[in-house]
Amino acid sequence: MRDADGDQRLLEMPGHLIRRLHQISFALFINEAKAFDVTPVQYAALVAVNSHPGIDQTTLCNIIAFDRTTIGGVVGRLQRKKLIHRVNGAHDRRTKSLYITPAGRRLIRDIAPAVRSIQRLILAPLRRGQRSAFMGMLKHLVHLNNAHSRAPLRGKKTGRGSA
Amino acid sequence: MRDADGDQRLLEMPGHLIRRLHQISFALFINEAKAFDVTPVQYAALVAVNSHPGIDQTTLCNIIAFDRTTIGGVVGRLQRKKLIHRVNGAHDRRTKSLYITPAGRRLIRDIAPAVRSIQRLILAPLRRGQRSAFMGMLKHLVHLNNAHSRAPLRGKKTGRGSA
DNA sequence: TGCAATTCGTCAGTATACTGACGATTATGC
DNA sequence: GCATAATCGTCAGTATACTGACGAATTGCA
Repeated sequence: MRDADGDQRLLEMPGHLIRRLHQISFALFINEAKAFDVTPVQYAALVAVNSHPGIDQTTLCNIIAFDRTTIGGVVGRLQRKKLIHRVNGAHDRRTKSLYITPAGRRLIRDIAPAVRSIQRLILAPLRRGQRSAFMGMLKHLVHLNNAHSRAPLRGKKTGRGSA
Repeated sequence: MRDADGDQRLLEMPGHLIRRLHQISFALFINEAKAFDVTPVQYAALVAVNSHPGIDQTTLCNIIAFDRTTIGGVVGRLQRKKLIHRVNGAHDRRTKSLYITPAGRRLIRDIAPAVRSIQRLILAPLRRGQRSAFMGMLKHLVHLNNAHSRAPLRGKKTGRGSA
């Protein structure tokens, strides 16, 4: 079975397993929340807009670690579904200010049980004690490797102090 | 700071952190292996084709957990770079048989140190003892949640017995 | 004040990933 | 043997993600 050895090494690489887990986590979200017709990415953007009324797109990117180019489409789709408003920035005319709509707030409220269920399902295969250990390491990996992606998390520029 | 609480919960969700780690892992691969001009996905497909000469696209998908629709583009790009051949299946004319080229074999050999380095870098923030624990849980999560994505890993149909 | 550097949102281009569908082909059941 | 079912690769459509570039607007510095 020498020919399968290459596969075996590949299939046990962190990069490959992380890609798989991402696929699984994404699919779980879509399936469990299909009644709400939002993706994990759209949900994250919606929650952040709800927490920061009037936020501009680039600051939003810095909070939830999206790419500046990607957010345009995400925000456009949220707008099309009437979950957020997008208006030109008052102080800085380069920016667009984002506001959640009543429908957006309703969605966040109604989807909450499904979101909790999804997070539970992802970690379900682990034993209770392992889950917090895994989450701790996951946070550590993302935090320390943050600078390696194009969309690193950055502190808010609203002068609230650094990270 | 009540408004930031929503963010905080979001940013600590498994789904969000997994998405971030995937972004980071992907970016690390591209950066560390940029001299070779292949993506993690293309590398995985190339390794699998190398291990299974003459494999068809759907079986390849089952081995490395790709979607059947996605593989067409990946294989096309590998073919364009002359890293693999694609010929019509001899026994089953619906299939395409994939073979690695000498250039593909060279790439696998030459990129190996970078690939090892990338996997080390991903896990670098963890302490030595944590790394194997993390990898063990990652494998467990992917294995047990396998059925949740459209592209589940399936045993080879080459009659070698089930998984 | 005025000009250079920076920033914001966007565009074109490329790659991964999935849904639903389709023609071509093969396998199955009778 | 032949109609039906299943499978293979692909297509159109949508969504995420990144690179490099750009006009518009703002900031920083001389």
